[in-house]
Amino acid sequence: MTERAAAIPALAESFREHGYEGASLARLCAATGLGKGSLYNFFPGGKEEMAAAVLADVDAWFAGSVFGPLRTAAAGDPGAIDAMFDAVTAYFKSGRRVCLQGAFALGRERDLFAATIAGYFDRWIAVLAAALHAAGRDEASTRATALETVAAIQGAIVLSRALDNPAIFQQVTEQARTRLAAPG
Amino acid sequence: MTERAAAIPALAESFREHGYEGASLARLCAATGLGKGSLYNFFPGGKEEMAAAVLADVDAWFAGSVFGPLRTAAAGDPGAIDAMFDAVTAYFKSGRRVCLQGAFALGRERDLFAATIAGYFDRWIAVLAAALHAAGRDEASTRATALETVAAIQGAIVLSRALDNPAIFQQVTEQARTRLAAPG
DNA sequence: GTCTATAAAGCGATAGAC
DNA sequence: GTCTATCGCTTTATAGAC
Repeated sequence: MTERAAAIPALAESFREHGYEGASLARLCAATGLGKGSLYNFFPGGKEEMAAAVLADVDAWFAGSVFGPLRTAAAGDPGAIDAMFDAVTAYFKSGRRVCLQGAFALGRERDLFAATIAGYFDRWIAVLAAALHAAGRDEASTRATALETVAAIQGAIVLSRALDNPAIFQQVTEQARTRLAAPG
Repeated sequence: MTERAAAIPALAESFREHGYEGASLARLCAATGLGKGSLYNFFPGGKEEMAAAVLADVDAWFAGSVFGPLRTAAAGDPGAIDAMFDAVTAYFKSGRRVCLQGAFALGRERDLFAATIAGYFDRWIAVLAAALHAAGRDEASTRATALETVAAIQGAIVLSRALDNPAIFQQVTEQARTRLAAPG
């Protein structure tokens, strides 16, 4: 646990607020309180390595705080999916905070981090589908339903930011949530 | 109808492919086949005016080809909503093509074009809600359903690009489409 | 009206003092 | 290990030839 890890949250917020290209080294220095020399000492690969480290950190957080609980609780806890919605609502601050993997997917950065971005969503969809299956859904529709749910969350972020209204994130995700509770 | 209008489609594709910050003037020149002098002659406000013109062009296209038909056909045509899905699927090329307003909403560009971006989604949601109402939905749920549908389309673009799989756009939008056909 | 040349600023990245 | 100074390049924007 070096100081490198301590810089990552500030880097993450910078990438979220300004995007990959918009997060200049000057801004990354300002956000972390470090000089360029220190940043390059921690991340010899420069900006690309900083973004990769941030994506890996997000991945780890979701694995530990969202995917993991969803997987282990899937055996019989019907509240596990509700807990997932609560966790992502808090994480994305009701759409005020952007999903880095989602934002990168829409831009040129996608090509740089294609495997990481795809892996993040693949894992999310897979673990949610497994939880739905464990909750009694028929296996045929679980993946499609999981896909629809993750898409709804991503769309909710886009819409709530576009309309500058966090209530829209709440509204859209609430619909997705109740849809999962009542099997269709 | 000057030559200015002829440049806009090429500018639009550049902004879609590279994002606002990534679409450099060099790239915009290459895409349009015009020199910087010509571009600044058409768009004295520089890159920001080019992006604004592109957003206005997209707005006009949706007004004429999506919102308009949806509004006028709403009176009694049950296929109007299906036509909307077909139109946006073709326009976004099953998620291979990004929604400019959606992509801008996730980045810093949102602040530059906030009113335009919000207006685009506001109109889309309003006209879809009206069509749902005309198709027999109870008024209470139409706006929420329209919101959910537009979010699903935006999320479908994010997911299909993240997983590099246009079939996912089809799958997610197909679910949204059938959900609108069978009132819940 | 369209181009080339250029200005001024910012970029990512590196070197070297300390 | 952290900083400042700087390199080389690209950026947006402008000026001026044609």
